[in-house]
Amino acid sequence: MPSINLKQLSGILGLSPTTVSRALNGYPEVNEATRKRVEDAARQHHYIPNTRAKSLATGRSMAIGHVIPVSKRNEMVNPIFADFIAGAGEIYLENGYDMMLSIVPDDDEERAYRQIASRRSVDGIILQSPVQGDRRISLLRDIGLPFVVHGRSSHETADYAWIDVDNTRAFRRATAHLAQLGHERIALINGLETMDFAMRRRAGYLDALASAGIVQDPELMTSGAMTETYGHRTATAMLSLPRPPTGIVVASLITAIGVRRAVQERGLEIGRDISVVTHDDELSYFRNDGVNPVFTAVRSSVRQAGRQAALMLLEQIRDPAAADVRTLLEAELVQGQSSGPPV
Amino acid sequence: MPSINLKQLSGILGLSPTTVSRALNGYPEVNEATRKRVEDAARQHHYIPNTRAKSLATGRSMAIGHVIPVSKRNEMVNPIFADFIAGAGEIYLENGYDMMLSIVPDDDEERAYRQIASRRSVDGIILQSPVQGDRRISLLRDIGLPFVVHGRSSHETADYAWIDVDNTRAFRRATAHLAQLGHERIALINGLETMDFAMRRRAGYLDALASAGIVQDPELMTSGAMTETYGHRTATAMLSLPRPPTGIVVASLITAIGVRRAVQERGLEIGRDISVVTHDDELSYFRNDGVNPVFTAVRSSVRQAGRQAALMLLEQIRDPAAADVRTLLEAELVQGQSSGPPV
DNA sequence: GGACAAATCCAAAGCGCTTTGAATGTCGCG
DNA sequence: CGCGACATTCAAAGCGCTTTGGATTTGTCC
Repeated sequence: MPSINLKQLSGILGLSPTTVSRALNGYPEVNEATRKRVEDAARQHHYIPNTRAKSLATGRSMAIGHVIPVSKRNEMVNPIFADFIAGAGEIYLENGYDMMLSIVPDDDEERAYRQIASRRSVDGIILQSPVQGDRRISLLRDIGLPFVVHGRSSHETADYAWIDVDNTRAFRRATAHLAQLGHERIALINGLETMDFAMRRRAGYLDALASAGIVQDPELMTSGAMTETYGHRTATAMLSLPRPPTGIVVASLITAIGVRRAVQERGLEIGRDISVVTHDDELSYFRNDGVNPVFTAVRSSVRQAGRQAALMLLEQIRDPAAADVRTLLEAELVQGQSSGPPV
Repeated sequence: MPSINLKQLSGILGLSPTTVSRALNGYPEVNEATRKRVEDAARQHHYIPNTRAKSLATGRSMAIGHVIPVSKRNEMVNPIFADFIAGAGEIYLENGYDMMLSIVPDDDEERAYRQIASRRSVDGIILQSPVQGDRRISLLRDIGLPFVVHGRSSHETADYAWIDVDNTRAFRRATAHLAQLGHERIALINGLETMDFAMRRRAGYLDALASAGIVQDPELMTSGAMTETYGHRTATAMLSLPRPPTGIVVASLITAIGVRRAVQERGLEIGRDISVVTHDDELSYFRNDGVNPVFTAVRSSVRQAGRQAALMLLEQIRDPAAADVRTLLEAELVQGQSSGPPV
């Protein structure tokens, strides 16, 4: 059932493959009447060009690579990828690009990138969740494949294109919000601090504490993969400290749900007995919106980030001069039911 | 920085492209000493074959297509896809396959499949979340591209390969569990009943009600996209019925979390005032495990399903005779803290 | 020693498309 | 009427790889 190919179609039309190809690809040097005839025949015979041949001939593969690392130890895949990819995918669809997804154990990422790059099966790569001084960035630049990083990598001196939320600012705000309400014992339940964004968030948190004249307390700061269980576990531990926190800044809505569970198990109520401000990536299956959202949050759509990242990459492919464009997104602070003055 | 190609490599070695190609692909008609020499040179010069050329020549693209539909109206992407894809991706990685992901508006799926198929950029397709009498199935068979369905489609007479959880049985069990505890007002908060799996779950639920001699009540049955908000909204509505349910069967852990929120807002406690049994796909960021899980659940790993589906598809590509293999997975009932006798 | 088979290697065609360079046809105009 | 300028179309080469159909060399056996 494979559809017909260019040669067959040109045979049917009594034209050369050259002309048919040109007619279909919108080149000017072809009679409009002929073009029309070709287009009709193509539609009628369900002609669809073979992508592989096309990309071999043009050198462009019309595909973008996304590598999503999976933790070797605990096999987890971050749910934010789903929404990020959905956003990027929309853009690819509009622009005729495919998306190649590689699931790669996190200890083997470098080899994976090298492979993808030299097999030339994609025209560009989106790099996710960089760590500090991420080696993949210089690797990709050396390889010479267009790429856009979702997030930034500190200690990386050279230029590269990235899109990121202003995480420092977001967490400064979140923390300041609690401080302004009068909280003095403010905890941070952060993401994995090997990730660059988590470091920035921590910096924002510490900033705000300092501005408020609050001394940081290591017991009130944790780092871990942002699961529900993690939120529950650490919140439970913090609540049984001699001097428990009265406010908590959390790195993900999912983790915040774990925190809520822990709080409720203690018979306490969020927003009254203890305040929570969380980061909210606006995951499609976890909405924290409406007039009075459940959680007070710093909010930034990861899906929108995916869209933007894809646009930046396509632009860079079109025009290599756009190789070091940056986009900094702002997270907006939305007041919800989970924060109030300390008791 | 594009890595060298076959011709260049063969030039360096003083061999013909033919021999180099054969040496690298393990054909027998090449001297072992030569093969060794070729392999060493390939490694040394970082030779990696161009996938596009290779697949054009062989006719196999070494890639599998996944289409993930995105609801046009509400832009949602089901989080279970992330884990399913992670599972499938592992298998592809082990077997040298790539994964091509297409994000497609759900109203345009058919065209998308047709395109993917005739562009020949994948060797097989995984079909997700079929509806009743899904047209994509016969479409794919007509096209003649190997495929495996995740889920089943009722009213589809012809044979096709699928992998599915025994949803009917799972929900029969979940419901029977509540009935045995003495519940008589048992609600069902189901997934979208346009989906085939949701219909099966409903059938299981009704089965169990009938066996227990309980009359079904339309007010206690809802259908919708399995978000947290949906769980909260419908549970809230049900709890304010004149005769509210004492037990609820829920289609997803995420939705169950919304149900819990609703219950708690009423000042009630799950497992004591009201029982909940949920389906649990074992999403990596939402674990419901441990000795005494938060929710009583029928549990079945969607990630494992992804692995199996991929294996089935690769097998089918290898051997077309395996075109109608089926796999039925069992969901196990685990007792958690969310169910008990009615008050 | 010569015939025949096995072991190695290679030249060339081909996968389906794009693109360069040229050929052919048309038209206007001096 | 003949020539340059366009407008159209085409033949053929090439993208990087595999694979068919020989060549050439080596080994075996009577």
